[in-house]
Order: sequence, then structure tokens, then C-alpha cells
Amino acid sequence: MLRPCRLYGKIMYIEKQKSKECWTISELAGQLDISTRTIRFYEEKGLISPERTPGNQRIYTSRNRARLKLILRGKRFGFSLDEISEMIGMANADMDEMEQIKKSFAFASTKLKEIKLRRVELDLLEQEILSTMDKLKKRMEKLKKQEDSP
Amino acid sequence: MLRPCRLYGKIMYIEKQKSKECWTISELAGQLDISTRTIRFYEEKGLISPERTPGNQRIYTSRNRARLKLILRGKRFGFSLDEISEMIGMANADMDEMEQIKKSFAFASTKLKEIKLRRVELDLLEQEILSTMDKLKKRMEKLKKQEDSP
DNA sequence: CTTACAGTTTACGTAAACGTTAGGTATTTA
DNA sequence: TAAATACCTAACGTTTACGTAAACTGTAAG
Repeated sequence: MLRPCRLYGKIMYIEKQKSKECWTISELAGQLDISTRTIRFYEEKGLISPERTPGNQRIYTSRNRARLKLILRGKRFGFSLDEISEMIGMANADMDEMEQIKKSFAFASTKLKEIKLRRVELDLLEQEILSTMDKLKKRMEKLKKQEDSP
Repeated sequence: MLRPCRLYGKIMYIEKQKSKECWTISELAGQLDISTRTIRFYEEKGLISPERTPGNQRIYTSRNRARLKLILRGKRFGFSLDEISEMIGMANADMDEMEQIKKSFAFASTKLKEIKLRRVELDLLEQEILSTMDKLKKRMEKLKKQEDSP
């Protein structure tokens, strides 16, 4: 049931399947270009829960890493950590499972609608930037002409 | 050169072209579903600069409104107000115009690249949510079966 | 004209999302 | 085994993006 995973030169034992690779907190932080404090903070908020070594240090599996990536993705779209927490289905404990699932389901489908709107907005934003660039270009050409033949 | 625009029952005079319609701060806040404080805050940061009535009250034209919408759109994609300020080309004063334009142009094109990445990420996020919904659905069906024939 | 409501500035308050520092423990390396 | 890192918790600090309250002014309605 347990498989080895090298860490700090020793062999650690964690759950099967997750055992291909694991990382320390600073390794992961380096990979994802965030601070270790950020990762610990997400753990405080209940967004991730990595295993620990016998010496109490955090070990992150590829599953943990995937979840972190998902969180960062959410953030890049302006979702708050609380929202992301709900999206992952972390929230609403103390409910019977059926109710919990229904609520998560409803939440997910409103988020899907939001995502469709975001697509449209992303297009608008792109057009906005393109038109700004166009104006800049024209202004630049005008300035160059003035320079060449004053 | 000046055209009338009704506001507070009186006729105000503001620049041509912008004169189709104008709103007070609370009207605009209502339309965009944000607080008046938020609008004033964006003005403090230099993101918008509405005209004033002779009595010093702010009047917003459709151009102002469009800019506000753009700001809110940027926010929804997780851009900070400072970034948005740059995107609008509000920043980098105290530079000669040519340099200013070049900088804005460069900034805009990096943002365009970012937008392309965002599209991919948006798709990933959608897939993630869809797969979560799928899991929820399956779990729900399993629970229902147990309920029907225990 | 006055009453009531909206708008103005100024300034302090606050929640979210971390940064930073202190004091202590684990792990790695010389 | 000692010294140098890396990690841990706990707590306070900081920045961003506003909220809120005070004290005053402009505008609309009776």
C-alpha cells in the first residue's frame, strides 16, 4: 500500500499512486513562481492539505501541485480565494452529502455561465487594446512626418 | 462649439460631441452596480476625469462611462488598478511624447500576449469545472441508488 | 425660504492577501 | 559532529481597494 519517495536523501512513505514525485515547499514555490508564505497561506485557508514528514515538514505531490495551479488560475481571473475555495468544493461542510452536492452543482453551473461571459469580455478587452495600439501607431507616424519635413 | 445637456433641471454646457447624455455620479454608480465611493476612488487614482458643473458636481458623459466599463472589465480579469492605469495609457507622464508612445505600445503588446494565454486558461478552467460537475453527478446517482434499494 | 436629499472633501477604518521578522527545529553538507 | 541551510509556527506589518463617518455645500420640491 505504501511506496517510497525520495526526499532530503531519505526515503519517505506516502500514499500509493501519488508516489511518483514529491517536492518541498520551496521547490514547489520555485516551480510556480510564488512565495512559500503564499503556499502556507493557502493551506491556512484550507485550499490545500499536503502530507508531512515525520519531522513535520510539508511534502507536496503532483496532485497538490495541480490543485495549486488551479487556484492560481482562478486568481488570474479575479476570483477571490473564498470563491476559489467554493469552486474546488472545499466549502459547505456540516450539511448532508446530498445537499452539499446540490449546492456545489449549482455553484459550478453559475460559474460556467460566468466563464462564458468572460470569453466575450476577453474579446472586448483585446479589441480595446488593438484599437489603442492603432491610435498610438497613427500618432507615431504623424510625429515622424513632422520630424522629417519641418 | 458648446451644446446643452440637461442636468438637475438646468441646462449645462459642456464640450460638443459628448453632449448626447450625461449622468450624475449616483446614476452612473447605479448603472454599473458599483458605489459612488468606488468611482471617486478611480478618479483619485487618475483613471477618469469627469467634467464638473459650475457648482462643482461631477458630470459623466458616455465616454467616461465607457472608460469605467473598461476599468471594471480589467478588474474582472484580475488586473490591478495600477496595471489598468497603464493599459489605458494614463501613466508615464514626464517623458517626451515619442518615448511615451513607444512605452505604451510595448506595454500593450505584452498585454495582448497575456490575453492569448488567458484564453487557454479560461478553457482549462471550464474543463476543470465540467469535470468537477461530472464527478458530482456520478456521486449523486450513486447516492440515489442506495436510497431506492437499501 | 426651508426642508430634505444628493454631492463634495477629508480622514480614518477595514478586509483580503500576502510580506516580514523572531525564535525554534529538521536536514544537509563540510 | 558542527556549521550552514531550509523549514516550522506565531505574530505583527503592509498594500490594495475600497467602506464609512463627519462636516459642509448644491439642488429640487413644497
